[in-house]
Amino acid sequence: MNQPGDIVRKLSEQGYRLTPQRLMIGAAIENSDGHISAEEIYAQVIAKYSQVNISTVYRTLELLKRLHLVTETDFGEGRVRYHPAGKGHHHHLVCQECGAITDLDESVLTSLKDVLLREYGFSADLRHLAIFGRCVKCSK
Amino acid sequence: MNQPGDIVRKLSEQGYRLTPQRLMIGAAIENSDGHISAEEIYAQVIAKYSQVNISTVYRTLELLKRLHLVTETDFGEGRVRYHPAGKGHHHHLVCQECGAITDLDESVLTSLKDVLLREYGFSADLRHLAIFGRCVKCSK
DNA sequence: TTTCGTGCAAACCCTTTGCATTTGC
DNA sequence: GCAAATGCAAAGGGTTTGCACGAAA
Repeated sequence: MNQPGDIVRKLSEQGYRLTPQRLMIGAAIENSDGHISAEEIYAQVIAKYSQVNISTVYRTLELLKRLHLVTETDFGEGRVRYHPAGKGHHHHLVCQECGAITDLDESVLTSLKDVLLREYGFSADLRHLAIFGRCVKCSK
Repeated sequence: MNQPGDIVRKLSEQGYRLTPQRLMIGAAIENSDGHISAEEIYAQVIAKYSQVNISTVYRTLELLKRLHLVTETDFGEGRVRYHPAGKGHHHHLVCQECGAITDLDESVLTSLKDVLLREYGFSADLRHLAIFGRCVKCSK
């Protein structure tokens, strides 16, 4: 499991420069309760540091993805949300009616992952999967 | 199970006007081998009918979604693909490395669907789910 | 005839890119 | 000092919208 500051530490270990922008973006992702969008990271950094460009946010996210330090999840909102890779995986039940998002433990999908690997030779990347449908309330 | 021309028939049953554009768009979706994008529908209609606007395609797709006559699947390409709702469901294993798409029988996911319903009261909409990961070839 | 649907053009949103400037190491 | 990173502004792709015209019922 990763620690706070992990993103920044690994960046530096791998020879990437520790700019103030990267420090702030890394912190924003790690301090977010779970899933943060590029626009939200940008707003958060601007509020404290007042000097960063949205393109830098996207470029940093690109880098962090490549280094497997963040994962993305598409909740079908027309934008992607980011999550620190070390914070444990979980999945999401997204209600298409009321928008409610329920967390789902990783274990629920392990048997699916196994079947796909065994029968199709396919190693599914099931970190932060979003499953759409209707929640209890909206099913009535 | 639906028949060819089903989309158009249901539109008319529900009091929507049968314009040439809607006829052509409905046919394009029903004749597509599986998953067709808005842009592809547009190109196909233009080729035969030479009179349709991309915004009409989007407005029609919006309508067909609302009436549950088509479903959409996101293959992570930055655009959504459409499928006639009546043509039977199947799922897709999308390789993030080589882009290969393998079809997956609906039955593989029925147990997942059951668990979600039983334990979370969540009725998952698992028609045309796309699961990302790595195919056999790219896993080596 | 009257309401619904379309074409057109512009706007929208999120994301990416080229290039000159700045900055970490 | 020099490569790497940033800011800026513009472009890109897919999708949506306002409004006047045209056509289905």
